[in-house]
Amino acid sequence: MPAGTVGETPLYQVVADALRARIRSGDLRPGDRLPTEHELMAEYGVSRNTVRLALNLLTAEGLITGGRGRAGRVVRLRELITIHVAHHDEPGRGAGNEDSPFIEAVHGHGFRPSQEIEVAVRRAPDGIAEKLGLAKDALVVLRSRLRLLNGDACSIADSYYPYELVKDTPIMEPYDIKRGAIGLLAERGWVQNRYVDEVSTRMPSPDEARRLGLSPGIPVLFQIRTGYVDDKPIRVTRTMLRGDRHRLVYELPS
Amino acid sequence: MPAGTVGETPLYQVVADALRARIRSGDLRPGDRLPTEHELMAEYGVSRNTVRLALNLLTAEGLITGGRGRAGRVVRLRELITIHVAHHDEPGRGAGNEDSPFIEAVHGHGFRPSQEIEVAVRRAPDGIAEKLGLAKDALVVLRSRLRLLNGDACSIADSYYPYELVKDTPIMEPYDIKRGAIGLLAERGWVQNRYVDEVSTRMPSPDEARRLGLSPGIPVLFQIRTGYVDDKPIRVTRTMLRGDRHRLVYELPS
DNA sequence: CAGTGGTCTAGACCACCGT
DNA sequence: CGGTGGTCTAGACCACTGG
Repeated sequence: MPAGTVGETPLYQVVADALRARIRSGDLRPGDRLPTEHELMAEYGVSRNTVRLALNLLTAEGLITGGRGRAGRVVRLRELITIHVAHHDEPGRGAGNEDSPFIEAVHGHGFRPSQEIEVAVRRAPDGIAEKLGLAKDALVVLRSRLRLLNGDACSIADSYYPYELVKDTPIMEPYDIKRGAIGLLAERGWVQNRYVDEVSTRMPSPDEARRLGLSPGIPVLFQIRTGYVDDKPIRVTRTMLRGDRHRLVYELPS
Repeated sequence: MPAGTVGETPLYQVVADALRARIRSGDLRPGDRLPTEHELMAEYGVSRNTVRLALNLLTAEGLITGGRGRAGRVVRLRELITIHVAHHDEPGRGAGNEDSPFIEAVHGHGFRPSQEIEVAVRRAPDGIAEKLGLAKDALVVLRSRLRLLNGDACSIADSYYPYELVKDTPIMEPYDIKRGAIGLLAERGWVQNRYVDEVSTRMPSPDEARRLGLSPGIPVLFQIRTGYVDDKPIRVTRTMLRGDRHRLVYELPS
């Protein structure tokens, strides 16, 4: 039964299912090496291309990694970092220090957090001007923070401010902001008292995957936070998080 | 330059990049048909397998659909439904009628929502007993709601209740609950006053993909909500949402 | 160095679907 | 019916990596 067979399940599905079962059952554990492509060819009596179709499938599901050279393929580990983004006991939490949720999230987990900050002035990109209530081509300040864990990129937070609001403030400088950007704006009379989070997911573009060092099969989690003073938006933060590393937690009163 | 070439970008990447560019630029719009595999072979002078590698890549990125028979492949549409899960003006919103956030979300979008409810009594699955503060093998009631839009599955909400709390209530019946499950529990003295949402994402398992009718390249959004009376958990809802259809919105005071 | 995965070709049969 | 994508094989060369 060689070629385009039948109403049965495709061979590469059979192989993929078998491997998936071995992973789910614990026979193959996170970190373990998978059998070689050659071994799988022999084990299931199929061609290499068919084995590779199966392996590609599992990769796209995020179950295994690719593997170059002698390294072989490995069962992927899924270890989520919890980020508390809202907490009804301390309302200030969600709007506090610029990066405290990030820092707190990894605190005490043996991770060594760091970040790289870039600041730019530009015309508001698509969707941001609208959210900030500005004209389509208005100037905004973009603070881009690449967050690293033990040197590995794991999320990108891009904050946009109306230029007129933050010019001549430390927000324009690519350094940590004492008491956070929100606190700094508060000192200048813009006291944020409300924010809206939009959470969504999709597969990354190749460029986004490259920036986060993402391998195939890992989706990204998007969190877009708009901060308001009453009804005036003063800040939009667009955060892109590796889906295999993050969990957002909202704790709220009913 | 036939086989395993070079330090350049792989051929299938070149083809994928070209198609991606045509999609991003608007040359190919959502709903349009892609060129045939044969046409792409001719256009880029590569073998069919190489063309298919490129197309598989774009599929895994969620940019295009598969396509059988004469139907051809199509550029995918990404249209998000907004679900307001928390709203500081109406704290009751997030905990109100069992399915009001779902119904409200699609209200007035020309969608025709419906749902299929199943109820079962079983031992608490992994992670649920813990969240409910029950013994490992305690009995729970599972209310599973498959939510449909115009007949298409788009999310699955599984609610777990301690059996002792809800036996002999309408929660055990596979019908809509008047005033919602939360309201019903409140009438019986269990007034939920706090909840915690955990949001994460990953690629679906084949079974999950089948249940939601998901094609490759579409991640799922997970929302796990634990409802409390003070510190006693009374309900856990695990919602699995198609990533290409949903956006969760949390509106909060600072 | 030796073995692994990465890339590529040429050719084949079949299931499905619109016309 | 005829063309599309789905599945599969056999064989080839190369790049990368660990020992």
